[in-house]
Amino acid sequence: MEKVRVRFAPSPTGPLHIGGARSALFNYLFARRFGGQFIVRVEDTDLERSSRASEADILDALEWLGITWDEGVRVGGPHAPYRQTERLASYQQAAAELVAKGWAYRCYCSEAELEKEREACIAQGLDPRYGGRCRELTPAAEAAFQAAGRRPVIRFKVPDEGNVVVDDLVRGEVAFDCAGIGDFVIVKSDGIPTYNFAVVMDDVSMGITHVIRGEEHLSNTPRQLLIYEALSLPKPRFAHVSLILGKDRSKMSKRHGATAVAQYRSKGYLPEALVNFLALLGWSPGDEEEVFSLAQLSERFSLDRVAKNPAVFDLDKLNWLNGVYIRQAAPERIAELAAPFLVQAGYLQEPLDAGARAKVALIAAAVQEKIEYVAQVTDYAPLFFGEKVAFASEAEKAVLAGEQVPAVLAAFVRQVDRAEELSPAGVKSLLKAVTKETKQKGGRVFMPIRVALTGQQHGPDLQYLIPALGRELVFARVKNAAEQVGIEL
RNA sequence: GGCCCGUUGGUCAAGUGGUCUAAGACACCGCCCUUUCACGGCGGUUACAGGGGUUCGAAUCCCCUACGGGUCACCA
Repeated sequence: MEKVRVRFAPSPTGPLHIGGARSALFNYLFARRFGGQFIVRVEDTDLERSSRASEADILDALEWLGITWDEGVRVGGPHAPYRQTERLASYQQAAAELVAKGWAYRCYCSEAELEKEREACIAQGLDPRYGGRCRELTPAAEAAFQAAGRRPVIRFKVPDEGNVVVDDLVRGEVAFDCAGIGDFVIVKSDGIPTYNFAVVMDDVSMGITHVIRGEEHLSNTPRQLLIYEALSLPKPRFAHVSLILGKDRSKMSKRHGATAVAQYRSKGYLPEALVNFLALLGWSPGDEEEVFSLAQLSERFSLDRVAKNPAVFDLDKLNWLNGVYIRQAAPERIAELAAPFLVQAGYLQEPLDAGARAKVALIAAAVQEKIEYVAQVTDYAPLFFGEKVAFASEAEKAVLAGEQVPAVLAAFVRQVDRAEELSPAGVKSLLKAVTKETKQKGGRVFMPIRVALTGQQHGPDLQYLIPALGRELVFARVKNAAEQVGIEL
């Protein structure tokens, strides 16, 4: 079998979004699975909307996800350059050949004229399609247009009848009637090729064997197939993956929430969680496992398990999966990711000194079991900063009204004062000592301490909470809480 | 509107003519575990879009309808 070569070919008109990331992922996984090559090419022929900033965002997002490529922008390769605007010369010859063979022709219609034609079609209830007016221009007529300063586009001459069949790896054979396809532009009036043309030429010259892309391209495929045939070029296999939808089942867009990969990154999602989640959107392993690393996915991915139906993006499930990865992650990693959120929320100042770093590490340890994405650390931050205790409600004050509470708090303060260091393990035995000393059952000891420390009846384990607070804050909060409910210590 | 694709629980999905009184996961509910919450464990509610065929037998094959989506650019 010939060596698999696939590509992800984004147009740099915005950040990498969820759908694009999944397309890139599927290509990457397919290449890895079959020992092939994965190429990243930039389709920047839309000069108006393309930008280097978007290109950088897309490439950065791919790298962050761990989706690496063997050839392409940034890494180079034997088919460089990998930006279409840098490959312009290579399209000209093919376009000329198409014209010479009668497969394409110059069209001088202005935008206004085309618009008028379109409206006329719609008014008559016909398909709004180019009618082929310039198909048989005489040399004299062309000269006249040229003299008038009109710059032509080049259009592909679509046969009036016949079928084009797309043999799709996920959807099977899909037939399109040529009569339904108008003569489409392959080179714009400024000499830049359009997508449908450039994509064919590049896929051929880069030796692409499989084109795996979103379903929105399915109806473009017959146009591309026509070009392959006109030029007798070897065709790749096609696989069109269905779209990712928002909660209301329409195509995922901004009003559905975060659509850019970078947005998930900045909220503290882990790349391996996003990759895992995306892989499961439209593909399934077939068994009951569903937590997979990129490497594991690379061993299992195949196109025949890709679903035909579109999938709704379910944030709840992403959150759950991300939580799984956060719990598995090294605490230091979570601490490092958490620090910027605490700085941004004003709890800490850059640069972080050793004490601040240690505190962040303890906070991260305390919340790692609870959060679904790292930005949520700020939800818990008030628990760890400040001397004041704000009671969540009267119920919390009631907890401190228990008759055993003064003795418990006094014993607790004494134990903390006596402790050499407040490590999780140290705190655990210290709390045990309080229980012993006061002869109280667990809940009657731990809950008052928790409430005195945080004003709440739930939260992180005390063995993590107390070290993160540190001795000073522990004393201050206990004192503060005691005063508020009128307890003498 | 034309063409194309799709339709299993709220969501992701397994399922390719009998083993389907339809798997698993998320979410939800309940119970257990636990010094709280979370985690974890156990259990539960909820689905083959509708209608016609074909067949001894259909979630699985065919047709129609409905609904959803994509596409019809000098955007990709």
